Amino acid sequence: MAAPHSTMKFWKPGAEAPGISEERDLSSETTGSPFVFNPNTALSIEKQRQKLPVFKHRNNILYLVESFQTVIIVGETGCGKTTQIPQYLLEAGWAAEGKVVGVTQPRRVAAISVANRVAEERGALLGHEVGYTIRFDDCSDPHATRIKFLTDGMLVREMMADPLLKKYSVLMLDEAHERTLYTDIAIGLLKKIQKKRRDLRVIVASATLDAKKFHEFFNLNETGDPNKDTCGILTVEGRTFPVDIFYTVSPVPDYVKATVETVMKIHEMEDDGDVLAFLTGQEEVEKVVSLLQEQARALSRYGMKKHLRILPMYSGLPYADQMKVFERAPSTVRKIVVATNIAETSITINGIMFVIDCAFVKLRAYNPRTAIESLVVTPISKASASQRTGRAGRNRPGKCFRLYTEEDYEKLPAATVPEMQRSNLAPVILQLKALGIDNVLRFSFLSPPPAQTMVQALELLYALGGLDHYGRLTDPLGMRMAEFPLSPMFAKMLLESGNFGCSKEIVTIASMMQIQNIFVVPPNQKKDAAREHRKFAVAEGDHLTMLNVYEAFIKHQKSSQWCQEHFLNYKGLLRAVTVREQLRRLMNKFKVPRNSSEGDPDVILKCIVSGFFANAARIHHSGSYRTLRDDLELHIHPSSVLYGEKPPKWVVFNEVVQTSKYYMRDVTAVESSWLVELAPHFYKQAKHGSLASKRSRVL
DNA sequence: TCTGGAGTC
Repeated sequence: MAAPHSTMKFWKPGAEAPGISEERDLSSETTGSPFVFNPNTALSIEKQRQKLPVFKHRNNILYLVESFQTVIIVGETGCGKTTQIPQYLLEAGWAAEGKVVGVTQPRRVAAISVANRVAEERGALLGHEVGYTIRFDDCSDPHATRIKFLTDGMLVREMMADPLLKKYSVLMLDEAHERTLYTDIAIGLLKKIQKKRRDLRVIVASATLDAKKFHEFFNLNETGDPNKDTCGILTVEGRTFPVDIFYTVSPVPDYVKATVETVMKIHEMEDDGDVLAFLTGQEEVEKVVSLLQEQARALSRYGMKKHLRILPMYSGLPYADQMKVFERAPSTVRKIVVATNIAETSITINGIMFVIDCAFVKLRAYNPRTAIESLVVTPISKASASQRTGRAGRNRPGKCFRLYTEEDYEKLPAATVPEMQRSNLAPVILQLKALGIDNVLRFSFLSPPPAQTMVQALELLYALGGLDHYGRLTDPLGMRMAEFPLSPMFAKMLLESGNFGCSKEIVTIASMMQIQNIFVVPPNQKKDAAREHRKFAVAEGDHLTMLNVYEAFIKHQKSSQWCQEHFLNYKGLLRAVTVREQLRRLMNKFKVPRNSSEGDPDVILKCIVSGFFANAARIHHSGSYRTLRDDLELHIHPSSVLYGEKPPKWVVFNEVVQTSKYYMRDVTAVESSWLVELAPHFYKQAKHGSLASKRSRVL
């Protein structure tokens, strides 16, 4: 028996997926077509532009932008808003007299690909009339660029140099419904700028659900007379295909197993078409991939006519493996992509006809009491479920199998909580202060974060010396900290490193800590990888270990071959080199002396403490650790070089991840006396020699 | 003591 016995039972409610349009005109699909310039193609591009749903609304959009300070555009998937609206504005003269039309994106990859597309459509070379600006990559010309795509984080940076954003006539915030941290910061700041610059136009592109909230936020009309509104709304229909939704008849006890069963059932019962399954993390993805591979081998032994190609997809996967999901499979092969949330919005895979949705996602969560940011598996929102479903209808009609009952779907929250309300706010407040927002508690947040998170962040910034007693940014320390594209703790550590005499080493350590997964562990070579990684490990902990890895990488001429032999992430290390250069430039700007500890580890460790003293823990007789601040139980993360070694008495760490327990990541052994010496305002030495936090405990 | 989600300045 080739096909497995399946116990999964689905049913399909009568109604169709909400918000999915009936339109199905494949001839004018514009995504991903390679462009070769000749007059005929130019003509056909013009025709294609006119076929996009947004084209019908061109004059209306221009009228609204003319009449209102802010326009909310509800643009459904595939309507063409991102590529077309900036061009309409350009054609209507909004980029005359040296002004720029700016379009922000939450993600780098989106900013680049959309800029490419628009440059193609205009027959222009990227970086001239149409350009983009993201960290480490400025492909724009200050004199020639009229349409500029940029990440929303980059826009916030630009405000530091130009608080009124004078060069922009229009700013379009794309994908605003995603409510990323920087989109929300940009939104609050733009509202403030609009009060001073009546000529600045803001376009907010959002999904249906949030349009009203954005409208209320941006509408400055307080008269109650709708004729005096300063904000307008327009809806543009999308172009996607209907997707049939199926729910399980009863709740699923194990969605990993259920995913495997559902894939096999689709393969057995359904027509051709690729499958996309959503899971929460790397471990689950790899498990499903290996279970499916077993089944696929069994199938091919029994000579099933169609083969399965099973591909994992998550951000930690090496780049070359990620690219495999975009390769088109031959007609004899069914492609199964097993992905994390990366496939929900960030990437589009052609040919997907079936989606399997487990109803969960891993999200950032923040606890202001313990100051711990963690990753937690959370039920998705209805908006997220609809987004996942839509992935099956990008090219043709599809089917979505939800591994939950319709009743459970109804219980899901409508939207995901904005990141602003579940993040550590220390970096946000530092930047707002640097942008001249003195009273951050009264800042116009689209969704205000919890007050306790604010207070906790202000306390930390004060302890780091970035804010003074009155909550004002200190000069120069606080102002310089704000200029670093890093968390305030890292910024403090870097700015202090010259005084400790180890700026060369600290800038390397800070750069390495920005890269995830420097150590590569292939599932089938765990032992070999561990053996190679141990060669870099030092007893002091992860920071000095990473310093060793970086220096060895440079010593071996940044060789990719060498990285492969030692199970190191080559692309990640190259990125560390780039990050290091950027940080070095900033340190030069602030005249941080270039010096080296010349092999003395203690000065490096002390410098780390000067930034990370708030993240200190001591060993507990149970063998685990307790934070000094809140007496919270912590464990060393299994990825740390200190894991399984003799535990040091005192440690500092960069971050905590919460899975089955609270785990410290990037851990380094320190002396307790350093904590008192370097953070006397934070810790005091008790009579019997133990350390205590000065801060009164909030219970 | 047994494991990191997606992004970004």
